[in-house]
Amino acid sequence: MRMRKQNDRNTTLRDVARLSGFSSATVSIVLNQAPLARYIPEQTRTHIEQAAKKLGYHPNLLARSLRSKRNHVLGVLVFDLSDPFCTPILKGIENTVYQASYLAVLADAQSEWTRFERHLEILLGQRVEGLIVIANWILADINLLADVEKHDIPTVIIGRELQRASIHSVLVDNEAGGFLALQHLHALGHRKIAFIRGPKLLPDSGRRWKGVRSFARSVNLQIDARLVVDLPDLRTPNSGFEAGIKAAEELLRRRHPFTAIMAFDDMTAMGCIRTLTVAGIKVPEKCSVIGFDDVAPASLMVPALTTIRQPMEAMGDVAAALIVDWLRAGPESSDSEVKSRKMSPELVVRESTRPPA
Amino acid sequence: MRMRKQNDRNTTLRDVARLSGFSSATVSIVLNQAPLARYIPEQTRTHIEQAAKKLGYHPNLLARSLRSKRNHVLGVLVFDLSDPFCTPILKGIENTVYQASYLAVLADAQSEWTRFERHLEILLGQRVEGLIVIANWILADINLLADVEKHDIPTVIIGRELQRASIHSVLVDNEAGGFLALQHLHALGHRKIAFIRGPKLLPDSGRRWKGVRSFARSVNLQIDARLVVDLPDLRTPNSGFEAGIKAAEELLRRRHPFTAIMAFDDMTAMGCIRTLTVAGIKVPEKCSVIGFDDVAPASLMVPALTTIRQPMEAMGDVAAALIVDWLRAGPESSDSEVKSRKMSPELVVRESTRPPA
DNA sequence: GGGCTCTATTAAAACGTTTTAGTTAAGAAC
DNA sequence: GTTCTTAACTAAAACGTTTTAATAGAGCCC
Repeated sequence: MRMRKQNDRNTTLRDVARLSGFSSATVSIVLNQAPLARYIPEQTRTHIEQAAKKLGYHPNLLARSLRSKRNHVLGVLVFDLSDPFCTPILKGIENTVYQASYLAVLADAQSEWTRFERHLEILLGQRVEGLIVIANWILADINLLADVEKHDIPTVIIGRELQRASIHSVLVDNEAGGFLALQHLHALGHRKIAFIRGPKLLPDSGRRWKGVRSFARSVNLQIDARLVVDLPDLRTPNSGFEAGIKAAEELLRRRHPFTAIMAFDDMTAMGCIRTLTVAGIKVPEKCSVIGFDDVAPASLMVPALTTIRQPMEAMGDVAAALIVDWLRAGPESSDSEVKSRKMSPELVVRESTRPPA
Repeated sequence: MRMRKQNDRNTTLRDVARLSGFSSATVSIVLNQAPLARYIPEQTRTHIEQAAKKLGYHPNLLARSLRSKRNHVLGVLVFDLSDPFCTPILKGIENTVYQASYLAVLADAQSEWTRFERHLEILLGQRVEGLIVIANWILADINLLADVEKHDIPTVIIGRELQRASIHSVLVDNEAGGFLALQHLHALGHRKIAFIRGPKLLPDSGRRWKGVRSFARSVNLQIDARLVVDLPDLRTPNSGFEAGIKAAEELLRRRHPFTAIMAFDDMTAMGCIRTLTVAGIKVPEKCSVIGFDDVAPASLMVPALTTIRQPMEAMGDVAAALIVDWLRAGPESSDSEVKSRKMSPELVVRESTRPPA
């Protein structure tokens, strides 16, 4: 590997000024197409631009932000990147943010609180202009809020709803999702349906269950308590598969017949499918399975998973757009009330559900 | 949403100085535990620290880096984040970098060259101290090199080997991987083996194939050209599944019997499994399938995929460690030759392979 | 010839740190 | 009584920009 060059200094605005014979001010104005540039004659402009090009000038963004207090950088803090749930969201964010000519910098906390806090601190220290938090896990909001509110920086959180905070949120309508899922199974003709509910600590769990009960009530369907199991509370974002295996085993152990399983999410559903298949129960011939989320692997399975889709990419889009608009509107915009945006889930029928035999 | 406060100004070092009654210099020295701090008496120190705490002082990292030319930030540029191949690598990077108390900021190019370049430019403009590029796709290296070399910043690339550049690289030993894969199938007793090779433009394809032929030669196994298909060149990182479906269909269409498929990677392998299953050919009973990579979904399938594992997390670790050490050693270290680190792949036997019937 | 308004350009301050090169006082060494 | 060392602190320069306020000439109007 070569050494850093002797001449390590990056070329600066001043260098361009020197070469072109104009002052740094003029150069800055020209290169940024600042309002004042309208008075600068064509000739000067090209002259300066050529000088810049010749020197290979790239502005030092640190200095720029320090002075102008704008850096066009948004921080994205994800609680665990290895969760397949994040990826499409990030894609949505990246797209929108890119269009708006911002840069989204990601930091991954890997499910650790201390990392989360340190990353947050650094992002704030870098003076990002806005913050998007992807809360794909149980989130004790206290610390987050303290820090963020102090800095008073536009923030939106995806996947959770925060009370008592000046923070927007974007999340799926879990209740509607639960409703849709059961509706689908019911419409196929299933009546003996098993449920794997999410961890109690996760707000989503309750919401989805509420939707389920709401549909059940609407069609006068009895939910058999012996066909309901809960996922354990402690679980890292990727333990869902194992948990699904365990939960399905538990269901089989109870020896109460069922023709369909509604799983808390796709990972759980995949775990179920494994357990069922290993036990010789064919999916979907002998038992239907429906998931929730529509993460990438869901469509790769055989059978491909029927699921309730969260519009993840759109959620990323919306979150990013919220921030960008907010930033564009500037500090004087008073209309931005704390909002929580609920996105509609969507039933995606694939191969893992079918009318009961 | 609340307005930005009137009092928007963040508290600065100067504020702390004012409150504590010392100069900014002293405050800076104390708060950073700079060498000179050894002369500062305990009393002063605590006094200053209390003042800082009371004001809720958080240093402006922009100003800090601008002055000191160190920001403890590494840029990570990924060509497409939605490729499941990236996630474990990022995890490895994040871990190592975190230990070294750096921050890894990610930027996702979403398979677009223009984005890649813009992100690169911004990261360099932010004066990141080092750069890690995850090249999970076909990479025309020219532009990248031009920019990076000019800035002369420690860089390592994961997944590709670059010639003629002062850039380290970390990648799996593809040849060994190809060797291992065929060895496994052969050891199980398979002789009529189909191959789905990678896109021609991808260097990995050739390497893996070389390993395959090398093993075949060593045991005197004939490779039947009628059982070899190539994936098309144009493919985005996630088209592998579709391509696998098509490739397997092509193999079936040729009506040459085979008892096993060696797929270019896991995505392709999953596509094959789908095609075979749909065609009524049970995996692994009637046909074995082996993949390459060991991405997350591989272990979720039924049957779980036997594959050649790339040690992705370790690759991330190694790449990050390379940069960190390099940075630690400083500009004076002359020993850092351009290195390309080859990691050993590993056979992971799961359920999709079995001796032929 | 005074007062406008444009045009073209710039000097200098500011952003919030870190770091260099001191300063001062006190004691020790010679 | 001079010089050295060490402790405790600081003034001011620097980092590379953007921005504010100013300058100065030119043309025009009365």
